[in-house]
Order: sequence, then structure tokens, then C-alpha cells
Amino acid sequence: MPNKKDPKQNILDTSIALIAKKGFSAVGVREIAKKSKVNISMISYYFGGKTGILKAIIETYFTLVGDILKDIIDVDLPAETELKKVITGLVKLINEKENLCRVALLEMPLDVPEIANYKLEMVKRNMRFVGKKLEDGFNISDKTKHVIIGHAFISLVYSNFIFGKLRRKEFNIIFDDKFFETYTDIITTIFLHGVYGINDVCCPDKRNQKNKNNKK
Amino acid sequence: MPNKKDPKQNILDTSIALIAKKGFSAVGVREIAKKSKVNISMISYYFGGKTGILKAIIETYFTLVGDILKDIIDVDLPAETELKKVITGLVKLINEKENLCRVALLEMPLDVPEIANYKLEMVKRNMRFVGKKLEDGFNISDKTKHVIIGHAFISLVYSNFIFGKLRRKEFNIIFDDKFFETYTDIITTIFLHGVYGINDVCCPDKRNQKNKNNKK
Amino acid sequence: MPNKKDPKQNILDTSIALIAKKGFSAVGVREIAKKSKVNISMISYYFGGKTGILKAIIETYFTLVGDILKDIIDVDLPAETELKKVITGLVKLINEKENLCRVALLEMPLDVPEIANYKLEMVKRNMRFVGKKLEDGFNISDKTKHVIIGHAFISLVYSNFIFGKLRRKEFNIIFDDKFFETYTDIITTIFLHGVYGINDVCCPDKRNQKNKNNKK
Amino acid sequence: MPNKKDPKQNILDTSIALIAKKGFSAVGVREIAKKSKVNISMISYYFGGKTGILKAIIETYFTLVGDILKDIIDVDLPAETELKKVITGLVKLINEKENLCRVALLEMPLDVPEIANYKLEMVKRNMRFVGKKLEDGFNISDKTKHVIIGHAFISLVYSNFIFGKLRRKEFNIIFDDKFFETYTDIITTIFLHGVYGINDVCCPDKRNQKNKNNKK
DNA sequence: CATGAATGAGAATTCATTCAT
DNA sequence: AATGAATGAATTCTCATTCAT
Repeated sequence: MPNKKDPKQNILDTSIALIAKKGFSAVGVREIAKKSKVNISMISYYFGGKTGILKAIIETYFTLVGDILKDIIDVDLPAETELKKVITGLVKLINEKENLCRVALLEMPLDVPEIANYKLEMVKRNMRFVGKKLEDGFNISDKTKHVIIGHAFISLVYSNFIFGKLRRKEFNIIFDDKFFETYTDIITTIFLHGVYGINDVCCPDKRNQKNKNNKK
Repeated sequence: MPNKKDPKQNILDTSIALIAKKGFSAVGVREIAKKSKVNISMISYYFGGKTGILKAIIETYFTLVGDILKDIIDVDLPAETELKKVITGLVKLINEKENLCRVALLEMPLDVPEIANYKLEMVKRNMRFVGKKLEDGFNISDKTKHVIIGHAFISLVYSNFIFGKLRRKEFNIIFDDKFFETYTDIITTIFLHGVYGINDVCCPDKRNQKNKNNKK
Repeated sequence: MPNKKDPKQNILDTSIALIAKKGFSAVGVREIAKKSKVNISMISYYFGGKTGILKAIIETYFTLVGDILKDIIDVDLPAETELKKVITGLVKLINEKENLCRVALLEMPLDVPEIANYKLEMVKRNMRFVGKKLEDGFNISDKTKHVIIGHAFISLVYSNFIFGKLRRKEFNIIFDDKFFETYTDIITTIFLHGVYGINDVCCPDKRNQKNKNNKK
Repeated sequence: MPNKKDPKQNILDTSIALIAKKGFSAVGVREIAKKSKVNISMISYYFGGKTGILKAIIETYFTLVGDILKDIIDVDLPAETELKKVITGLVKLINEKENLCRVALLEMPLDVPEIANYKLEMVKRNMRFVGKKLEDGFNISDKTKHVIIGHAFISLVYSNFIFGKLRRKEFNIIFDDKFFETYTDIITTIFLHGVYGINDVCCPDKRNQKNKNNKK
């Protein structure tokens, strides 16, 4: 429990929870300070102001995502396996740090160009990974398609978190490890089958066996 | 241009644009009133307060979606065709009223239970449609899978709008009718192939015809 | 029930009830209009604005008080009898139109000199009556005493209404005709005995019999 | 002059003066802040909002009254002497802090139950004192009479302040120490003689000499 | 390093009144 | 005569930030 140890991390954790719930603008520094049990001035002191918190959150998120990607890319694997690993890694991240992901991805950059640009840079970098996979592994080279499929990919991975939150109480589904396993499987299947479908290629698994002509 | 005609609609249009850009909490009634060129008091007068605007937006959106679904469901069609028609309809709606959709779907309900409940009800109603299709047309009856695939569906359909906005200026892609045609095709393909993949069934088109030359 | 008949009186009645409860400034014209079931503009139309209502209320009250005094003064009676009649009349008025009296007497004139002056004029006129009685009937001619006793008189008469309202629910006293009879008796007794006491004269009733020389 | 020293007391003093003059609802926090030469936010900061000021005023008043009563009750005195001391104490308080008294006593509680209940509790406590005196010293035990005479008592004591304010400029009476001495004497005389009158007992002073048994 | 009082701009809402219909 | 939409000023309260201690 690092809450008592590091006030900066404490503020960050509280902020993530609050912003995920209410949105950045709707959360006040007073509220954050009170819940973090630190003095109001500490927020300006540590983060240079309210927007500094958002920046720190976004940085944390993209660092984590970067780590996931780097670990997978470093090892040379077939495109499919890589994608599956990436999806698994991302879903694990979302599962563990859902609020962080929500804030980092969905909160508007509030006309703060510094944040907007940083976020854009990160998104681009991650997208480049998907783009490369599509080109290398699936013979899709059209840039427009890259964009569409790239966004489809990230949307699929995050779908449960974007649209599921509102409906959690409605279901008696328990969001345990088993659920996330199923979730990862289904999302991976949809994406892989879906992308093969774009290339008019059936059955990814069989493709590998038959070694059909999917030239790069 | 009905801006000069109906001040209520004028306020609504301005609000949608501003909220889509900055988020609900970050937009002030002053700003809305100024851009709408109406008196600040008119917002309370017409909508009973700031949250009334958000409520009106959400109502408008779900009415539009309801109309799309109703038109398609009324005619009895095969599941696949229906899904494709729904996707086409939704993408058209998003294309025409992107900001409205963004606000209605992504804005947090701000702890206003009235809004949250209404939104939830609408989401549930629409989800039921996807659930029925999955059961009738794709032999998927597990409830957990319905939820996951349902959210995957809506995420896919909206993917370009959730994650694409930030990157628009980066690409020289023009978001014209042709783009949205391509977009609709790809999303439909991904979803259909993806869902068939879950059932370990290859090539949806072939499945139906069982013959070859499945040219897209 | 004149509510449906005369909208002006309707507005006035509603206003009296509301202002008595919440105070003049705390009551809005919207509230009055809504409860009176008339259009908001009618208040300006009939009374020339919100303060016009207060003016009308004060005028009504002092007219009623004036009528009471006139009826009693016209007939030539001994001071004591007159005072008792006045107290009886006023208590009856308060009993019947408590809210009207409360508003007319206790509401601050809000820096509207027109109202303040009118009210002052009325108070002076009524006070003159008490002053005359004190001089004629009780041999008290010192002006300072007139003021003090005059205010004591009016305070006594209104005491139940000024301080009693808050505590009504506390008691199981029923404010019926019998109560007001007792109330009138006690107040009259206190005032008469009290004023005689100032002159060091015991027992007003006996005084009349003994016809003592009550010098100041 | 503590105005420059303690901004909280400064706000309170200004508020008392303004509310006494115009009524609680008619006074705005802007006005208070401006006259107190503090920032508007300080009112919420110190008192938690506008109603917090009223609450603080009422608390101050009843604390002061409680102190007066306690000092007198602690010493065991005959009922008459005690009452006279109480009246003297209260008149002194009113003289010194007239506006405070006016606000605490006459301002409507504005439908804020917290304030209303507190005020009621205080009024009840103080009334109990008068009730006890009436029972012990004057053989008046009927509860209805207690209420009537209790209110009469407080009304008498405050009479000059309730009805006198409006007419101050009219008289050339100077409200100096001598006036308040006269005022205290007259009020005490009226009340004592008045209450004896209720018991049909003449001349309280003589009563003591003659040592009559004054049964009701 | 840490505090919390103080700031002034800005938040949403409500006000009494007016005016075209 | 009567309506109700529209106005703009005024309402209370909260905001993120700063600064002296």
C-alpha cells in the first residue's frame, strides 16, 4: 500500500479513480486533495497544476503500453502470434488498471496542445505497430485500410471497457480471470478472422496448414 | 440554416459541437449561450439547466438509432443482411451527426441517475437486437458471449469516431462518401468473419452458397 | 372563494401567505404567479412591480386598523373601556388576518422610502391614539413615556404572533376563539395594571370606585 | 477596532448590521463582502455559505442570553428581583447589540430546518425560565397562561426595538443610558403590575410589606 | 517541504421586468 | 386584456492557484 508512502503516487491514484468516474473537468483539485489526504497546494507543487495530473496519467499509460509492445516485438514471432500476445497484454493491462486506461484514452485533451500532441504521438507509435503487422502478415498495404483496421483493433480490445462499464450491474457476469480469458479469445478471434476476411482468405488456422499464397 | 429560426435547436446544435470537442463538464453555459447568440437564461428556460441539454442530446440520439433499427427490423431479412443494413445505417448516422453520437455515447452521466438510467435503458434495448441476431443467425447463445460480442459490435461500428478524431489532421485521408463506403465494408467484414470464426465456421459467404468464387 | 373571481385579490392573498412565511425578499414573483395561477406579467400589470404588492398589503392593513380605531373613537367612552375595545378589535383582526398583519408590521421597507414613509405615517397615527389615551385617562404626559408605553402596547397586543408562530407545533394549545378570549383578557389586564403601576396606583377597578387623585 | 484583525468577526459584524437593516434575504453576499472588505469567497470559506452567517448570529445571541440567565439564576433570589435583573440584563444586551438581537429574533428561518430547530430550542429554554418564575413567584400554573405571558414578557422587553426603529428619527428622544434606565423601569413595572393584576392582586410593593397570601 | 488562508475569476441559476404578439 | 418568450443583471457558490508563514 504505497498510499501512505508516496504522496505523489497517492494523488495520482486518487485522481485516476475520480477522473475515470466523473471526467477530468468534473473533478476538482479540492476533491482530489481531500481524498488523497494531502494539502491542496501539493497538487500544484507536485504536478504544476491540474492539467499536470492528466499529463502524468497519460504518460504512465503509454509507458506501460510501450513496455508491452517492446517485450513482444523484441522477440521475433509470426504476425498472428504477436497480435494475440499484444491483445492478451493489453487486456491484462486494462484488467489491472482499468481506470488508468479509461482516463488516458477517453479524456479529451482540453485544448491543451501539449497533452494533445503527446497523446497523438503515442497513438501514432502504437498504430505503427498494427500497421506493420497488417502489411507484413496480412498483405494489407492500403493506408486507408491501415487506419480503419488500426482503429478497429484498438476499439475491439477496449470494447468491454468503453461500453461495458455502464452495464456492469445489469449482468450477473463476474469479471474474473476466466471472463478476461474468454474476452481475450473472442476479441482475438474476431480480429484475426475479420482481417483474413478482408483478404478473402478463409480460416486462419487452416491457412497456416495449407500454406496458401499469402505473399507479402 | 435554422439557427436564426429556432433558438432551442440552435442551443442544442452549439452544445453538441462544444461538448463533443471539450467534454460536458468543460463546456460552460456562458460559452454555449454566447456561441448560440442567445441569452444565458434561455438555457435554463428551455432545458431547465445544463444537464437538461445533455439529456436532450441523448434522447435525440437514441430516437434516431431507434428509427434505424425499427425500419430494418420491420422488414424480415436474413441475419447477415440485417446486420449489414444496421451497420450501414449507423455509419451513415455517425457520418451525418458525428458529434451528436460522440456526446450521446461517450459522455459520462455525471452521477445524474436520471440520465444514466435512460442511457442504460437505451443501450440495453439496442443490445437486445444484436443478441437476437447472434442467437438466431449465428447460433451463439451464451450470455457472456452476447455481452462481449455486443460491445465488440458497437465498438467496431464507432471505432473510427472514437479513436480517429485525434488523428484526422495527420492523414491525408478524406472522409468522403467513398471512405465511409470502404469503412462500412471493412467493419461489416470484420464483424461477420469474426463472429463466424467464433463458431469455427469459415467463410460466411461460402457457407451460404457452398460454392466458390466469393469475390467481395 | 374569490380566487377565481378577482385575479388581483388572488395575487394579493397568495403574496400575503408567501411573504408571511418566507419574507418579502425571499419570495419571487414567479412563485406568486404560479401559485396564483396567473401570468407573471400580471404582477407588474396590476401592482406596477413586486414592491407594489408590499405597498398594497400595508395599505390594506392600515385601512383595517384605521376602521377599528374609528369605530371605537367615534363613540365617546372612558379610556379603559376604549383601550379594551381596541385590544379586542386588534386581536380579532390578527386572529382573522394573521399573515396580513405579520407582513404589514414586520417586513422591512427595503429602502423604498415610499413604503417606509407610508408605514411610518400609519404607525404615528395609531400611536397618537394611545398617546391621547395615556394623557387623558392615565395622566401620563411625558413624551418619552408615551413612546415607550405605546410600543409596549402594540408589542403586547402582537406578542403571540411575533413570538408564538415558531412554537405553535410545540404546544397542544388550540388557537380557537376561547384562546383568543383568554389572550385578550390577559393582555388587557397586563397593560392596564401595568400602566396603573407606572402611576403607583393600585387596582384599576378599585381606582374607579375610590376615585383617587392619581398624580404623576 | 477588530475589523482589520479578524476577518471572520468582521464579516459577522457587517452582516448583522446589513441584515438588521434590510432582512436576510435582501442582503447579498456580494454586499457583505464588499462592506467587510474581504473577498466574496471568504464567506463560504468561513461560514460554509450565506445561511451559515445567520446560524452564527443566532448562536451568538443565544449564547449571550444564556450567559445572562445563568448568572442570575445561579444566585438564589426572589422571583421579582430575578425578573427585574433579567429584564435589566436583556435591555442592556439589546442596547449594546441591538442589531444582533433584531436579527436573531426576527429573521425568519427561511425554511432551513437546522436553523429553525436550533432557534426553537433556544426559545424554549429561555421560556422555561419565565414559566418557572410564574409558577414559583406568582402562582400561575396554567400552561396556556405561561405561553401567553411568556411571549408578552419577551415582547415587552423587546418592544422598543421591534417597533421603535422605524420612528427613531421622528422623535428627539436620545437613546442614552438614561433612556434605557427609564425603559427598564417602565417595562419591569408594566410586567410585574400586569402579572399581579392577573392574580387580582394589587400593588406588588405593598404586597411584600403586607405579606399577603396571594392565591390565584 | 508543507500548510491553509486568501484571491479573483468563473460556475450555474434565478431574478423582476419588458415587449411583441 | 392577456400571454409567455426573451432579457440582462444579480444571485450564491466553487474553481484552480498563490503566497506568507
